[in-house]
Amino acid sequence: MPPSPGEPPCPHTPVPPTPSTSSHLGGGTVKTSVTSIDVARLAEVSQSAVSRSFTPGASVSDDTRRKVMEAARKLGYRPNAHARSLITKRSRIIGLVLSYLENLFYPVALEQLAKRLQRDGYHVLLFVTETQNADELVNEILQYHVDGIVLAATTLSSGLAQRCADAAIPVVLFNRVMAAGSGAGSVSSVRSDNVAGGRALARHLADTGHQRVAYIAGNEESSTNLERERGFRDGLAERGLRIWARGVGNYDFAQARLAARELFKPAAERPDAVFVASDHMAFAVMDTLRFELGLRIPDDVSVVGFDNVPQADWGSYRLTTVEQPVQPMIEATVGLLQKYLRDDASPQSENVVVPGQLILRESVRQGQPISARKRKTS
Amino acid sequence: MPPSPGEPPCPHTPVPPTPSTSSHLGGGTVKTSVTSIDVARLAEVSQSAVSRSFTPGASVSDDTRRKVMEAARKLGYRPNAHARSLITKRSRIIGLVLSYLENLFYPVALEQLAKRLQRDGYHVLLFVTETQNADELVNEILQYHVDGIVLAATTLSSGLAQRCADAAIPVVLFNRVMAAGSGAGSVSSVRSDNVAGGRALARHLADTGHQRVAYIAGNEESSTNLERERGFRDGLAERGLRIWARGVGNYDFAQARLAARELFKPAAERPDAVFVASDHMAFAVMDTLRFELGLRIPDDVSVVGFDNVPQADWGSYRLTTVEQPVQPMIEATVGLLQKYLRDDASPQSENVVVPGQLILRESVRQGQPISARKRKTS
DNA sequence: CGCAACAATGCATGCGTATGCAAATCGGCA
DNA sequence: TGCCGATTTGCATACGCATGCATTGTTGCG
Repeated sequence: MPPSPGEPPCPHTPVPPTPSTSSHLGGGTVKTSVTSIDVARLAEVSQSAVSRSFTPGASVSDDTRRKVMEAARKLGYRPNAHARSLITKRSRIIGLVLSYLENLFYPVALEQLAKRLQRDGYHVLLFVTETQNADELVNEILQYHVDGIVLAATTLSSGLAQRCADAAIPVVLFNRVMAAGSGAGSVSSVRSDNVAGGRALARHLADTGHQRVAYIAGNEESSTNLERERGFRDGLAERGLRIWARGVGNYDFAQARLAARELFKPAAERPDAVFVASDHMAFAVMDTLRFELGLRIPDDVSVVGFDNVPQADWGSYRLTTVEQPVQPMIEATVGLLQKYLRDDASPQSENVVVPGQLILRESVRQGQPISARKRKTS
Repeated sequence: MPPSPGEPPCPHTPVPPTPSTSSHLGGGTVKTSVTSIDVARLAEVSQSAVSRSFTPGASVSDDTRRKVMEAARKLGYRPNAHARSLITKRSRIIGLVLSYLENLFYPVALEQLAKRLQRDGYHVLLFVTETQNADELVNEILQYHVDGIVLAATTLSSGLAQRCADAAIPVVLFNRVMAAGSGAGSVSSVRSDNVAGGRALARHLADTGHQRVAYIAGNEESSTNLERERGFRDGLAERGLRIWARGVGNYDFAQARLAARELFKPAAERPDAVFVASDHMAFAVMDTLRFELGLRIPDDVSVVGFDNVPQADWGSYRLTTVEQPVQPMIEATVGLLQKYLRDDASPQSENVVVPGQLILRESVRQGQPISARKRKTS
C-alpha cells in the first residue's frame, strides 16, 4: 500500500456511511463556500485530482474520480466559474444586447437562444439598452470577458459592434447587418431574407389586385427596414407599381398607430393595402383601421406584416406576413459563435441569410381585380 | 429618434491619439487583454495604485488617479470582473430564472428588471427552463456565484428555491410564493395582491348582473392561480354566487383555447362570463369565443383577465383585467436583494404584496340584468 | 527478471485583482 | 530645524482553480 507520507492533517473524521440524500449540511461549513481543497481533503487526494475529476478528458483513474465525486456531493461542491475562467480565459458567458422586448419576436428569440446555449454549457448575460451611451455599455460587457456577443438591438449604433470586435471578441449581429460604409466586413451577422420577403409581399399584393399600396416603415436607418423596403419597392416595380403612400412607425406601437391615422385620414383617397414593416406595428395599424376608422380588413384594406410572431396567427389578426424563422436563425447564430470560439482565429466576417416563407392568412383581399371595387378616378 | 445616425459622439474612445497601437509593431502583445499591471507600468505606479484608482473611496491621491486613468484610457483597460469577484466575493451578477416568454408579462418584467439592476451596476444572467431539472439548474447557477437569484418561473419546483437559499444566496420569488408547507419562511417573495384582484373581478362581474360565471385556471399548483381563484371564489360568495363552470388552461395559449371550447360548447347552457387566470390565456379565449363560436364580447359573454399586459389595451381586446404593477414589483424585488446584499445577515423571509388596480375596459357587459338578455333554447 | 512505455498523481505556479501592513512622503506646528 | 500625525504608496499575499512538469505506480514485453 502506498503510505502516502504527505500529510494526514485530518484524523480521518468519521464520515456518515448512510447513503442518504444528505440534504443537510454537515461539518458546519455553511458560510464560506466549499472549495476544491476542501473536497481534496475529504477525498484524501490532491487538489489537482479534484480539478481533473471535473475536467472531461483529464487524466484521472476511475477510482479517484469516484472518490472525488462522492466527497464533492457530500460537501455540495461546485467549481467556481470565475476562478476557472480566470485560468482558462473562457467564461462560457455570451453577452446579449437588446433594446425592446414588447415586440414578441425578441422574447421568443431570446428564449430560444438561451436554451440553445445552455445545452452547450453557455449562459446569457443580458444587457438592455435603449439609446444610451454605447461607450458605457461596451465597458460593462468587456468587464465580464464574455466569450461572445449577440447584438439584437435593432436601433443600436454600429460603432458598438465595431468596438467589441476590436476587443477581439466575436460579435454576431442578430436580425441586423452593418451598414456597408462603416466597417462592414469585420462583424458577422444572421438575418432572414428581408429583401426576398419584401418582394414576395409586394408581388402578393400586386397579384391580388391592389393598386394604392402604402408602406409603414420601421426605424428608417435599420438594415431590416432598408432591406424590406427595398425588396418591397422592387417587387412592386416588377408589377408596374410603386409605393403609393408612406409613413414611419419606427418599430414602435404608438408611432405606428399615428402613422396609420395619418395615412388613412378620411379626407383623402385611401390606400387599398398597406405593408407594415413589422407584425408588431401591424397589429397597431389593424386596430386603428378597424376601431378608429371603421375599416374592414381585408374588405376595405389589406394589411401585411413581417416577422410572423405568434400573435399573427391569433384569430383577431390572422395576419399575412413573412416569417423570420427563429429556430434556424438561432442555430446559425450559435453556429457562428462556436466556430469563432473553436478556431479562435481571425473571425472573417460572415453574413448568414436564412430564407423565410410567405405565410398566407386572411388579412389580404383575395382575387378580386381592382376594377370590381369601388373606384375613385382613373 | 436617435440623435445621431451611426456615429457615437463620445470624445473618449480607448483609441490613442497615435494611430494604430493595436495593429502592427508595438512592443506589446495584441491578443492578450490588458491588465492592471500594464496600466501600472505605463502610469509608472504600482499595481495597487491602479486597483485603488478604480475603487471608489480608496486612498489615492488625485494626481495618481489621474495618471492611472489616463494610462487606462490609452490602453483600453477594464478591470476583469472575474478576478475582482474572486477576491471580493461579489460577482455583481443576479441570476434570473424563467420559463415561458410568450406571455408578455415576463418579457416586460425582464426588461424592467435588467434596466433597474444595470443602474446599480448589476447584471442579469439568464436561465431558461421548462421541464425543471432542478438539480442541474442549481448547479449551473451556483457555479457563477451570483449575488442573488430571482425566480420568475411560475411552474418551478419550490425545491429549487429552497436549495439556493441553503447555499446562502438570497432568493426572491417573483410573482410567486412558496407553498405554506414546504419550507416557506425561508425564501422571500414579491407579488401583487392576487386575492384582492380575484375578489375585485368577482364583485365586478356580480355587480354587472352576471350569473353563470366560469373560471379558466392557470397552472393549478401555482400560487398565482390558487390565490386568484380563492379571491374570485370569495368575491362570488359575497354576492351569493359560485363558480358555475371551470376549466384549466395551465397558463398556456393552446390549452386555454381548448378549455374555452369545452366550456362553451354549443350543446350546453353557456356561461355568461368567464374569468381567465391570465390575460395571455384570455386572448386565446376571446378569439375562440368570437371566431370559432361566433359569440360577441361582451354582448353574449363577458371576459376578464389578470395581469394587464400591453395587449389588453389593444383595440381588438380591450380587456377588463387586474393590473400587476410591474414597476413597483421590480422595485420591491431589487429592494429586497439589495437589503440582503448589504446586511448579508440571515435573510429573514419577507413576502411583499403590491396592490394592483382593477382596470375597466369594454370586455364586460355593463348594467343589464341577466333577465333582459336573450336566452338560447335549451 | 529488467527495462521501457504509459497512466496516475502531486507539487508548484500563475491567472488578474483587492487589501492588510509597513514604508515613505508630506505638511504643519512648535 | 525637527518631529509627529495624516495621507499616500508599494509589497506581498490570497482568492479558487487549471495545468506543465516531475515523480511514482503499473503494466507489458522481450
